[in-house]
Amino acid sequence: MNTKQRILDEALTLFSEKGFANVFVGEIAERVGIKAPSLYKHYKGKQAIFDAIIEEMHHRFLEQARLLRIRGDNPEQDAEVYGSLPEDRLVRLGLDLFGYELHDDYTRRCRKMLTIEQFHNQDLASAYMSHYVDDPLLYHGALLGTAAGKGVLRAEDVKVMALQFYAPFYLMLTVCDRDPGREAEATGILEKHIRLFNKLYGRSV
Amino acid sequence: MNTKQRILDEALTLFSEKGFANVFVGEIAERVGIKAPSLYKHYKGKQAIFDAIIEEMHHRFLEQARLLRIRGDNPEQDAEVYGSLPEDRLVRLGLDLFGYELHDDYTRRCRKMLTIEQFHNQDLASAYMSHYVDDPLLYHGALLGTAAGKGVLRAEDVKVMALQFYAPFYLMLTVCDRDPGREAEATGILEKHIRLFNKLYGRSV
DNA sequence: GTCTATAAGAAGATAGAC
DNA sequence: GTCTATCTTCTTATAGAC
Repeated sequence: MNTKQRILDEALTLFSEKGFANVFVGEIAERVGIKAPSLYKHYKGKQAIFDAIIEEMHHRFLEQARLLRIRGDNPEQDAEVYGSLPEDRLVRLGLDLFGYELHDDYTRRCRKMLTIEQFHNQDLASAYMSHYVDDPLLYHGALLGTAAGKGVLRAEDVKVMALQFYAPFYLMLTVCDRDPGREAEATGILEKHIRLFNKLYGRSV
Repeated sequence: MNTKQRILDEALTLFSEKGFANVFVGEIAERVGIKAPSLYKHYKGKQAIFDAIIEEMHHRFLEQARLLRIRGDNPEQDAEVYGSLPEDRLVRLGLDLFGYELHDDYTRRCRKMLTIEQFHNQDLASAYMSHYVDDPLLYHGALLGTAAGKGVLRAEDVKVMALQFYAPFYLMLTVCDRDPGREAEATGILEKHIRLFNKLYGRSV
């Protein structure tokens, strides 16, 4: 990894732990293994580093949204894909996504940084909301809606179901971000949540 | 309100909007209507102001926890109170608590400040977790457990039910903190959530 | 591209008059 | 208790040699 990229990497780590205002340029430089003035050959200043991080994050989030097939080029085709998923995979999907969000280093650091900085900048607040609330609700809404079968549920109910399915993941994610020692507890209760949810909303609706 | 208290009040507002590091002593003083040096007659420094805010918050949170009858002196008596609640009140309880959390000025500012500062200080992270995750889960667990009747559900299920009931409130609270314009949407979907939850878990279990 | 030296400025805190 | 003036420290950023 080149110096320019390493600066972004170390800065993201520091920003996610202490927040933008509490990180000093010299601190970033030290972790990269250079002196502060050298850093200015790569970026115009501290703000420019932050902006570069946010830009990269936007790209990655967009990429991820595409992988989830939300906001893809062809929503109708996406719906067919959801419908073809075996029901069992739906059960595991939640825990897999949870594990990814929790363990992927880049994702985890971005989420913590957004949590700290979201009130400074409307753009960051929107990014947080899209990625951790609205996109997942759309995604699970599409999955649940298609899995339950057309016409079985009203459109409104799909939104409520998506909220009921996803919100526990969101809550336990915030728990584990603050106290990683509670991950086992989190996955345990989320497993029960998924099973109970499936029992209540099973095909017998 | 005396000057000493007004300092805390204005400081809390600023800390909740910008975070501790981005608020300057002169800024707090200006809002109070004095000059920065005068402020040092009331508090030793910026950190002392923050500490005083946190101390007051802890007191209020403890008070609130008592009102919720969680961690009261007599858990057995509390359980009886829960059991005597008409089922209809359970339905409204959620929306009332949601409205309180959202509209009470002190609560809202504390929550936003904790959100920003939680990763700097383990004590703040714990306060956030207790007040916005663990206490509500205990509270709703006790309510739901008692309402469902002794022996009808296993103890584990009560924890999952509490999570499924409360998590949507938590998620929509974070939404409204970032974008107050979405409050109508939030209360709308939470109403549906409560009705659907009651239908699924109704006494016919 | 990296360094040392240093400028420039911001912000917390104090001194001492009133 | 409040003010003006000032000190001190910390941090960003630049200059210029290598």
